[in-house]
Amino acid sequence: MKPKMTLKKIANELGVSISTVSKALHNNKEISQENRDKIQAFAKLYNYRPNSIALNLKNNKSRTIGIIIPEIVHFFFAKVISGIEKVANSRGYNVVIGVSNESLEKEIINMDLLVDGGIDGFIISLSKETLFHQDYHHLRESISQGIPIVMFDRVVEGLECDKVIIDDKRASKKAVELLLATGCKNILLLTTQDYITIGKLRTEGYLEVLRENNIPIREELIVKVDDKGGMDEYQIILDQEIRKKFDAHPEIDGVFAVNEIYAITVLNVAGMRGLKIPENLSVISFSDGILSLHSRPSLTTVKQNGVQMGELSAKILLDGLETEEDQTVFSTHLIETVLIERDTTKRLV
Amino acid sequence: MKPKMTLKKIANELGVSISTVSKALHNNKEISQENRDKIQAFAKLYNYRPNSIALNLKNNKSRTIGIIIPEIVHFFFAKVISGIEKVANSRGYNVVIGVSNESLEKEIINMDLLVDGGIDGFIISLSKETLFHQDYHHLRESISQGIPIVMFDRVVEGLECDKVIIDDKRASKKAVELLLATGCKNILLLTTQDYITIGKLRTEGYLEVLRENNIPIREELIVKVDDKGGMDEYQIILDQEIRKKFDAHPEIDGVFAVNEIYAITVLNVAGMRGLKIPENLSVISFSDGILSLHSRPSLTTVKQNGVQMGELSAKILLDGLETEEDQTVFSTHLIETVLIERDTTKRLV
DNA sequence: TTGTATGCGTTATCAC
DNA sequence: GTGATAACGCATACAA
Repeated sequence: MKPKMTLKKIANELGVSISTVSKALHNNKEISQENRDKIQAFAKLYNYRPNSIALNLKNNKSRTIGIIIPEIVHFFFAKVISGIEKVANSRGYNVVIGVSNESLEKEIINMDLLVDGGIDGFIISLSKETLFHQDYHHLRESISQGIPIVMFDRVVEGLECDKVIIDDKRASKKAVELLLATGCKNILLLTTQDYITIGKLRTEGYLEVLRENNIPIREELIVKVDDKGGMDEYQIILDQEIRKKFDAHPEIDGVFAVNEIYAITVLNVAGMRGLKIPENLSVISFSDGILSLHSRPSLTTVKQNGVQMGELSAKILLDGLETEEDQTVFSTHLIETVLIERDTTKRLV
Repeated sequence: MKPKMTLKKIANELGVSISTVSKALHNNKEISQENRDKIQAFAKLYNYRPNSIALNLKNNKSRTIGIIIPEIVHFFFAKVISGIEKVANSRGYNVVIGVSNESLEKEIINMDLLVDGGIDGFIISLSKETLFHQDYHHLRESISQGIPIVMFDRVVEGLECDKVIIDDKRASKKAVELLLATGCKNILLLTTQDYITIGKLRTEGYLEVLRENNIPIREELIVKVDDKGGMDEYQIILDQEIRKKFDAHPEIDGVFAVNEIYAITVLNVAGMRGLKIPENLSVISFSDGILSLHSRPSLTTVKQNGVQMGELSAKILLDGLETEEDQTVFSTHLIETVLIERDTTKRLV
């Protein structure tokens, strides 16, 4: 095992002082060209790398940012991470990840762990539990300790931080408008409980389009899926709920689902009862990524640009980190979505 | 913004020395009970947290481990990460992630970045390019600098490190045996190029089972998919290759695919030509996670236990980190897989 | 042109 | 029981 090179060792070897070495390696002109050359050559030979922990201590920053997400085994979040990674690395920052697993408690524990780890700032998407309990003290604390936060996707109002979100309402409106344009009259909405901000916004988009088109809103066509419980259980409940709706309302000719899983489940249920898609039934969903491509028929989706979201979040955080004066004004940044038409909606000619 | 508390500030506020404060906070009995109580109370009140960067500098470790993966937008790797996260966090370690994007160069850059960031050890799955060029100098360097490595999934021989892999060959054999048992006579193998270790092992499993059952090996039923190029292009090539094979060999009655994407593509192609699954055609694939559940018909898969893989890798790395003496003997740990029978294979009665 | 001293926050050793 | 000091690795203001 190679011993680690330090300024001190180089200084000893070469019979000069530590500061001379330090200056030489920074190519400081105070040091004679001769010494600079010699020292630099020596350093390169022994593969000297400055100890970043020591630098961190000096500068009181770590050039590391923390990401807190509810779930890592999830395409959307993985994409966001890859976006963050990309810009962070290109700017010489490291990225640390904490997974809250949708729990407020784990969110807090993870943030503490990262704060103790000397993180410079956070990029975070809140857990369902956090949203549900509306408990944001840990976020306030981080901010008041001078560790800035950028929230994305699952965000809340009233905190001193920037926010990056998809223009959920607008995207949702575009989707429902497409369904109407292709002739759907009775559109089933599959959404989340209202405490999930994005679900709520998407619901609002749906309602607004109906209102704008003077279509009566039928509460019985709105399903707010209860997403408590484990994965398996959840899938079964979802399945049953959808069946029930189709039983009770055979007039349903369109479905707008706020996520892929809901939509795929609809596809399966519809397949079972011999409903032709898109002839008898059109389906659109928001999408994280891959299921919609490989489903049969392939799903028309509102594509969430996770990578872009990550990139922007990181850019905002790092820009803030690298400016001198304290940030006092915060804003909400909207990411545009794209509607990708595939096989579950009729083609408009 | 709350100023950050340090030992020094506490010492000043309370009119004692820094070392007294340090000792008091460690509940050192040298310090009078009275002073201990006072100092601890004060520290708690002002929410003192030791500066871990300073600790890192002193101890020359960071309690942070680095993960290098080829791709984060990938279920299997996401699962591995979640496994690593879980044990690392429970043992008070942070996790930083670098994504090589299947490039040797980015793998090196990322490792350098993390090494400079003061990582204690690596958990890594090699990029395709690294495997292809068989260039492992960066790994050797890390090891020789005293930064241990645990490789998982995509591993190579000849390095001084532990390895965690799925028992690919065995799993592959189980899968092909099931196909034979359900009556398949002409099994198409969809695998990767041989330089991908896991693809190669899975291929070997396939060959071995055929040999054991005295079934002649037909090279024309083995497709080693070329996975160069972007996602879209790749999908198209894959699609065409599979079509061609079905055209040329209508006798194919079983498919063993080394990953989900290959298998789903087979499902789609088969669907197009009206092949009934599993009546006319059985399909099994290795699986990362979610596509197989939601495909129709649902896929019989060899489940790769990514979470378990992550947990074991982390455990091995941390155990090594926390033992005093240098590790000199390294081993390969096999993770058992489970064959999950779903709709693409006939049920055995 | 080079070297010395100081400080970043902590712990450990040793002196009082 | 308490406190001064050195050390971890580095950068830098200042002295020589």
